[in-house]
Amino acid sequence: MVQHRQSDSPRVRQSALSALRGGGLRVTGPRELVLDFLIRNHGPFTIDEIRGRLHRKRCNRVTIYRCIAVFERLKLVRRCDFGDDKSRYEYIGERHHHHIICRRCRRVEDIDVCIVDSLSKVVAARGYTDISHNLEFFGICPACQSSRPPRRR
Amino acid sequence: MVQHRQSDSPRVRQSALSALRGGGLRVTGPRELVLDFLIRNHGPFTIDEIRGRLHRKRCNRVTIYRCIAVFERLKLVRRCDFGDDKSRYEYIGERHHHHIICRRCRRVEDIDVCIVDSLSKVVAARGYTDISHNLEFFGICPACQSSRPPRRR
DNA sequence: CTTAGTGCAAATCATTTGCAATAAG
DNA sequence: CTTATTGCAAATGATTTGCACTAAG
Repeated sequence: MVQHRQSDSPRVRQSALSALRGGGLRVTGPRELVLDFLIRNHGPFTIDEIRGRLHRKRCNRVTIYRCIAVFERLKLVRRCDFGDDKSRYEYIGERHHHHIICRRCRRVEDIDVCIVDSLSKVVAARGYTDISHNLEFFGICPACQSSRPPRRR
Repeated sequence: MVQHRQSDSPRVRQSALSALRGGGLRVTGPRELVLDFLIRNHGPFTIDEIRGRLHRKRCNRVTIYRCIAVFERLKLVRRCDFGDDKSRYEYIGERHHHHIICRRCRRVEDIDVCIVDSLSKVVAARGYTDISHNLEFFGICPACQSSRPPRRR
């Protein structure tokens, strides 16, 4: 329920901006806006969720897509796929974690444990390099268990 | 590299068909076609890959979408998301496994180990029920490591 | 200045939906 | 027969692309 999780926003923000500059990229209004939003707010967001929460200084949807593409390339942001045809993005903070999504109400919670590392080793043993993974859990959350099915897929 | 993996096709096929009938659903030509293909061939396939490999008796793309939707509901088939905007489907055999996808050539290999179960317990402990998960690894395969980048995302 | 980045409109592409024709039981 | 399924055409919805305009360095 905490909204601001990134431990040290200003510092995080600065290193993110340097990452941009380092890549020969420009620090523009939209990029700062989107980056700030993602650094300050937790939980993966869809493009339109981000857009909707960018106060007055709202920018074009296409621009957000492009900002995110840049951030993803710089590994500042990670993409999540919850199987509902929309990509969600979250700032890559210090804690590596995964998600559990309620199949009914779509609530998203973090799972801090990461046993996946051992599996990664199996993959590395096969000769793969530059390994990354994507893990999401789905289930029915406690709240939903005591109510009739509201939403559908 | 083996193409036919499902240990006992005819038996598997029969139980799948009963699952259909049991659900009050009809056993139709397209459903048999798609089911047979998925039972006989390994590796997740996109809708169009399935369609392309359905010899003469080819059926409408929309029909395949609908067949798959039914199979998914009956838990005969599982959906994979490789982050390229196409869903892939594979028959749910006896072996529970995950995938490692080469980010460059898109080769898909299986990973039989599944340590994820312990993580599932963590999720269950939070009160979630009916838990499932999705795990994919990405990396650069040995073959691609010794060649210039061919494809792009 | 110079070129990367933005916004808008239009294009793509996977997937879904409406509906009349067809076939399973 | 009776109703689930199919096929086709058209709709949807997320994401991408072309291009002239704007602003970062």
